[in-house]
Amino acid sequence: MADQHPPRPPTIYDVAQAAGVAPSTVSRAFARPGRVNSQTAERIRAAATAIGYRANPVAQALSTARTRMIAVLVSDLSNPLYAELLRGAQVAASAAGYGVLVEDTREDAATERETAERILPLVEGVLLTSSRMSDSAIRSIAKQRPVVVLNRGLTDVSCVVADEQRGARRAVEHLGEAGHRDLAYASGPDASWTNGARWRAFSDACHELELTGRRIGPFEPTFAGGFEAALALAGARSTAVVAFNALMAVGLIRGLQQAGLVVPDQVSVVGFDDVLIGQIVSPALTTVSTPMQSMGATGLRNLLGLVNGARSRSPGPVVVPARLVIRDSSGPPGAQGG
Amino acid sequence: MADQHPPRPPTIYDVAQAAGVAPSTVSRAFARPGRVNSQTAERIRAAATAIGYRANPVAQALSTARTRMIAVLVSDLSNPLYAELLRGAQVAASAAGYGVLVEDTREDAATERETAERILPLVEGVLLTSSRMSDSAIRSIAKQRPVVVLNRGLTDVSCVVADEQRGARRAVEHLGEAGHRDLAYASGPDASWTNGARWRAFSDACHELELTGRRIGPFEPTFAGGFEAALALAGARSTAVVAFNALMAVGLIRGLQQAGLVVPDQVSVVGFDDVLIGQIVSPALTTVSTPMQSMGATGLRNLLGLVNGARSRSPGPVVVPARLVIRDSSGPPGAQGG
DNA sequence: ATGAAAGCGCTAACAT
DNA sequence: ATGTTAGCGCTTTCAT
Repeated sequence: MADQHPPRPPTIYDVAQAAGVAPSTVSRAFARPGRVNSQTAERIRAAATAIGYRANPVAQALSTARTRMIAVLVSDLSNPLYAELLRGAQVAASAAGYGVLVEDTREDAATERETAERILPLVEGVLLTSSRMSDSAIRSIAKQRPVVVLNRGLTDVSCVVADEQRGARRAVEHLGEAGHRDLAYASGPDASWTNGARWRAFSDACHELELTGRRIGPFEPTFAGGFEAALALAGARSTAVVAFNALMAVGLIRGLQQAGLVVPDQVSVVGFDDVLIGQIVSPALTTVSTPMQSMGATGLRNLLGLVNGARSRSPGPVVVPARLVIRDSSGPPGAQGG
Repeated sequence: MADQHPPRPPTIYDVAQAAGVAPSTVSRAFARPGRVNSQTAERIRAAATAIGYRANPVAQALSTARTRMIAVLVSDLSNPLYAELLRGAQVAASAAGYGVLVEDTREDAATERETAERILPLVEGVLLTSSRMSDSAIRSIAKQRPVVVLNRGLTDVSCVVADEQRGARRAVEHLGEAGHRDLAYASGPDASWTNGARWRAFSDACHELELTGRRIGPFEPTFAGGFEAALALAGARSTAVVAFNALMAVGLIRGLQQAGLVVPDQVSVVGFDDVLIGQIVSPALTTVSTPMQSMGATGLRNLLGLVNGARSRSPGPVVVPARLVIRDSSGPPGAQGG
């Protein structure tokens, strides 16, 4: 025999009928378990499972004006760092009963903006993990829905950033203690907020510790960019270099090795971000580890806070800790160094 | 002055009033542009933009029973391979006007199943990118909503897999042409469908080309697992090894080097999956590249096909091509080899 | 071509 | 504690 008509999923009306109560009572039994007689509630639950009832989230959303969904915008999902952020955010959302709508904005500010506007009516809040939009574009989104921005400081909008300040400081201290006096910072893209923060923190730390801190670049934030930086470094007298990110740091190590230099004996290399490749490269990379997953999670929880009516807390960004992971690419400057 | 009451977003009723027509006409003007007088349509559009109207997707979904959302389940977002799949899927969905609801199922079959069931009422279809569920669990989901499974063959459910057959074949051919006669396959997890497919294809190719094809393992599908495989390989007489995935291949290279062997002069190494680390490691990894993004995109498009009433096409899985990328970790067996 | 009205499944006053 | 009754914003017959 063929099936009946496509079986429409059961509704509260079906449950109500089966349990001999009014639909609203069924609704209450699920939404406000306290406000219904426990006997009745039991009967309702039984009826519901018997006929396979499951609440229709769309109808709930329409009725309550709460979709229980958050949009997470990522500029490039194939970048493992952003994937980690997304993961942290997704898990945190799920724990709070929220769904995550991802959008890969392909590194393009216009795409990002359109995407945000398009998706806005469907979500209760927006998490921007690596926004390429202007500050004003972000503020304009934030006017329509709660927004939390990751990896970028910005007034009037809730932000979460890693403690670049302390991370860079620890890197410089580590290098200074090892005996380096002349450090270089291999810069990433000028447009990157993170790059600016890292360079400033690096520079400040060098001043305080009375070390020379020069800057080279900017370079592409890639392996190739790091490789290029290694060439640029040949001219400088620095015995240690801090790279904008791990990929560049790995490129630097390889570039230096190619030039016949030994890492860390002749040049020490420190990176930012703890990615797998830094652990596998030889020598293994000393790096400032910024906890991407917990940033994603923190950002999402703050966002849910805003969604649920919390006033945005501190005036400044929320800061998650960064720490230095010391491996084998850094050490005391050797005899041939400098 | 303070703002008025929280400004409720404009509805078709507001637009209708502003344009002097009935709400249903406004609805038509947007949904079925042909079925309304172009003059009127123009007036409606003008009014809509003037008051900033935007359709409420929740109401549309409730009314039409189409949410225009797809669930994508991933077992581990921090795995770059899955992140790539997700990216391909997301972009394809977006192009079709669909949203993607991601869920990281944390490598756990039970979590995955619960997640799927929970999210089912909200989506029109489900894309399983790396399912840990049993075949029967998958079929049970597929009974409720259209499902497409990636990276796994399975009857009665629409699947997309890479051409492991041809990929492994090319790898073996390449090694055979270079002069290797005794090859090893470093196996990944027994539970992995992909691992089985790769081993079978490897084994078949070896038979056809009259080469010895042994199997070692299973190992963890990680750098450490590959490293371990290098030790196991010491006992065998193979001069070339094909690893289950790129991470293992890189671990193998390192393990072999550690043991004083030169890659590829003494042992050739070939991997599967083209990830950044394979390009950076030295020697750069020869590998079978499976196009993750296009797999994600293909899977999603097929899923939308099913959603829109297409009968699932061929009986077998859809196959996307794989190709061999020859780099520096493979070559002719050297004098000391074997 | 357009309007009127019912209904999608649920929630939330308001009654009782 | 439970039932009655309006909506939420849109789509979709069915009239006109």
